Amino acid sequence: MPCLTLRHDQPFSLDATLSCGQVFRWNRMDDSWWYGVVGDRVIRIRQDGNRLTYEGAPASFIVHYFSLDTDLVAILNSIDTDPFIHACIEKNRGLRLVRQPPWECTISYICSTNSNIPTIRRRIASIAEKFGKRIEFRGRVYHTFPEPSSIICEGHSGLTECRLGYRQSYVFGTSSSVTNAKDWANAISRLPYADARKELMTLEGVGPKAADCILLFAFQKYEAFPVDVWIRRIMAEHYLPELSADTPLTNRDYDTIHRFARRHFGNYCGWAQEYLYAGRVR
DNA sequence: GACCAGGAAGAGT
DNA sequence: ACTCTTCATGGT
Repeated sequence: MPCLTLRHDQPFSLDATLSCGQVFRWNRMDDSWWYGVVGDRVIRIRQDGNRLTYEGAPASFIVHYFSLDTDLVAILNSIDTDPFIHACIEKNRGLRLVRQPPWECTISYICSTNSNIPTIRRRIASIAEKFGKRIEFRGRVYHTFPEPSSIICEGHSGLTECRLGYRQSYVFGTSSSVTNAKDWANAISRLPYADARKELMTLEGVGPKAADCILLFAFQKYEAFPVDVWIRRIMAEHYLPELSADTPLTNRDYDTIHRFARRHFGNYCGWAQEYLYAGRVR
């Protein structure tokens, strides 16, 4: 079985990385192996200390997907600007942002609005099962995440059994407008953060928060700082006490939080966001 | 049953 | 440019 030895000066935690809520298609089995579908591959991976054992993809793929080529120590040093974020970093040290496939990530966060994580996971799985390609791996069946043309192949009502609620028409609309996912993703990735964000927000069902998640998790725009109810709560409690945490989040407040985070945590504030989110109390 | 969840769109100001 | 309302589903 292929394996990969991690540098001791570059921390990585597979568990923190896959259970922090940035991905929806990974499962940890009882024997501490993780199984996930990425692109057209099924990957099986586990960590024992500084050793990663895996199958389903070449080493280069693993390194790229988990951002193992990124200098995490330097990033953590740059965002470690106060005692609270310091505690969050210590709690989940080794958490890395992964590089998600952009199209799947986009639909995932369209499906995420006003929902909890188990529900989001079921929706993504349901879309993949219905429209994706079947893959067998170690005697079990998995599915790739479908292209836009596959998602719309049965018309609007084809999505009904995926139980997306009011997000159904967003998924259908966005899948209709993005005809070629690869070209679309290439075009977005060439844009600077602000322009890419505007472009993403032209898609149905993609607002400021979903756009920031997509930019952070799929396009490596690390200056994004997604603000959901948890982050808003944390920021109001620890950094911006003048913000109230229980009225609806306005665009103004969103912007205030983002600007503060960018100034306080720096250009890698997106990584700070993920450490804050991972440290949330449920 | 009430309340909440990695919010966004549309209508009305 | 700001509120306010509504949206469908499932977890707790």
